[in-house]
Amino acid sequence: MARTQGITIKDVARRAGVSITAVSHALNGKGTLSAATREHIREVADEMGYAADALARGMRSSTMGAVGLVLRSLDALGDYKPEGVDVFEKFVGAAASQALARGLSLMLVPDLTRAPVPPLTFSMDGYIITNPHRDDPVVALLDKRGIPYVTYGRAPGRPDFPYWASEDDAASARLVLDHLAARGARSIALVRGTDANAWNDEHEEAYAAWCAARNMPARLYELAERAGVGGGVDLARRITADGLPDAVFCLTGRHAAGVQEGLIAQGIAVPDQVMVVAGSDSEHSRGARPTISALELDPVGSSGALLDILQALIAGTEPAAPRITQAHLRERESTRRRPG
Amino acid sequence: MARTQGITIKDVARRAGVSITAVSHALNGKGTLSAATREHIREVADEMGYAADALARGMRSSTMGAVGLVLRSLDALGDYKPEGVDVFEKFVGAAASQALARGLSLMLVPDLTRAPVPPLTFSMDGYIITNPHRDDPVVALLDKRGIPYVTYGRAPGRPDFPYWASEDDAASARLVLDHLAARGARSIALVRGTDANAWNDEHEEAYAAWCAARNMPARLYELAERAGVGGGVDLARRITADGLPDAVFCLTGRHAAGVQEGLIAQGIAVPDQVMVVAGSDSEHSRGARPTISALELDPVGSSGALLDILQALIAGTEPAAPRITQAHLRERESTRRRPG
DNA sequence: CTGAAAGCGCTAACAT
DNA sequence: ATGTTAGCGCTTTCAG
Repeated sequence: MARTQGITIKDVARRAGVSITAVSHALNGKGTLSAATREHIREVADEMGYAADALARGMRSSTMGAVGLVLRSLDALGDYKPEGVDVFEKFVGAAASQALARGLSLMLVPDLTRAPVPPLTFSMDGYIITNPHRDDPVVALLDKRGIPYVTYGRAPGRPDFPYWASEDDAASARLVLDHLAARGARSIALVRGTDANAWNDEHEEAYAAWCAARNMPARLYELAERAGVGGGVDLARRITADGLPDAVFCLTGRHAAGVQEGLIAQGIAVPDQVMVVAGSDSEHSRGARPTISALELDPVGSSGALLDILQALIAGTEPAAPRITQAHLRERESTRRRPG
Repeated sequence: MARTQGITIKDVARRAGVSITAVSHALNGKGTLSAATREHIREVADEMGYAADALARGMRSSTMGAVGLVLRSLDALGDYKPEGVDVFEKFVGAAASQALARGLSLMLVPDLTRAPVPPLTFSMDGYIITNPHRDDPVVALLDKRGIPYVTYGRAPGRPDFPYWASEDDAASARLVLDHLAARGARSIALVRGTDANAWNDEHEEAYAAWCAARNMPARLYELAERAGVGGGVDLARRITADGLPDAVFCLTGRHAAGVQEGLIAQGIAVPDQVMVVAGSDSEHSRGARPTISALELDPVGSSGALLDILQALIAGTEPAAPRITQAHLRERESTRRRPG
């Protein structure tokens, strides 16, 4: 196909007894038509079930009504079906429904920089890029082509780029740290990923600041995202070797699950001896025993905000950006101690 | 945007010193050009980084290099982010990567029948529809527009429609039932959903046949997909009231988790008194305690097969269809009894 | 206020 | 073997 079957603007024009220009203007609210003809044309078009062909419309440098979605973090993982990594799948679902609510289609484009690029790639009205990396080639490509884009999480190394939305990572980090401190934690370790994205960087920064303000030594560990649960299990050994902290804050759910598993395997009680928190909720945090407290992100709010910004960008108006959403801490067994 | 920035066929033609037709033909392997010019044109085009504009190409009734994906089951649930329903999200991920591997983009189109329809909707080369219902309006719409489509799971009530792929539901059902029988189950209840799709229907049919062949009474329960875990918990009461079976086979993971929870709440031991199996693996089956044995579908294999069929359909060649994939039973604690 | 006409970039008849 | 040309359906000047 790729072609609309039926009714064209010509058909409507003929039936309404006007020119195709009139139809185009009436339906797009342009030009100078009398209210009467405008109304008449609209009625005829409705009656005929006319819908402008997106391709032809796009040809005339208008818009496609479609935006692309690039899941950078999954590109980095090199796997579009990592077990239990549901943050991105949730985001896809949320973005799709938010896009529909705005009359936009959502096109999944796994990796723009790997050839061959799918044909429609550069015809999209704009792009959402999740968790761009430092010096992200996808970002560079879109910049070069002049295609508008927004990022989920700010683009690292580009402090002036305002078109992003995200949960407030610094606030999220403090939320977790305060929660742990309220439950008696005096020494908290942070386990971040190795991807150079804002998610990792901002949490680390907030953690360092929080520790400094309390004169608490920072204990920072890095663990590759793709190391998964197994990497967490191994890391637990290193953590205990460095001296048992009161709590471990892992930015990913699978690392948290692994670290907890590793701790328990060493006979350490969670939450009694060590508390564990995950920075992003996932099946791993929910399914672990004890269940792991975790930050719940706001994919619906974030993707909605991103689409708002992107639509403004496409329309050429100045968007309110960046937009910040809030994560919530879902308390579970791994931090179930009496506060105070 | 919606418009490619730079290089058009014209530019290539001028630079190569030929007509635009020559370029078009050279690049599409059509017409009658000398091997020399063909080669020359290709080189020039490559050098200039030319890529045909998908829109303009689409206009000439060619193809878009993009297929749509409609997730019917989620439409029915009325919610694109149901907790723990990851079958479809996994399918989306698998389909996206399979599409990319074939040079196709994948467009998510939540519901074709609800207005307003996103503009690009009818410009797609074809569609994948997951789990179509009986008399599905989306199917009817695509038929009417003459847009090719394939279905994940056969279209109920349309036995002659061959363009589908799916795990072998009947085989899956027998796999589960044999597994349970091998562990001593003499009375097995089936809990199916209420959606009129092949998934539910075929499992039920295979179940009935299996029971009949063994002279075992069939105990069939229906539970709405959207009733979720809570519905399963409630159903457990009805099941026990009808007399405790040796095993319960729930087609969805959330129903299985609910039923198991309900049984345990009544003091019934799983798997010792009753075994529980889920027909589709999900977070609920993995996260429950005891963990629930479940069928693992093959989203990569299925979506790959669907795209093969769809591509053939689009190209106008006769595809090998339908294509059957196999589900595997993932044994977990809920059926951990000694076989025999 | 309204409409004729020129393209957008491409493909495919139809010349040459 | 190569080029000319007519559109695909739409938007948008620019004349009436």
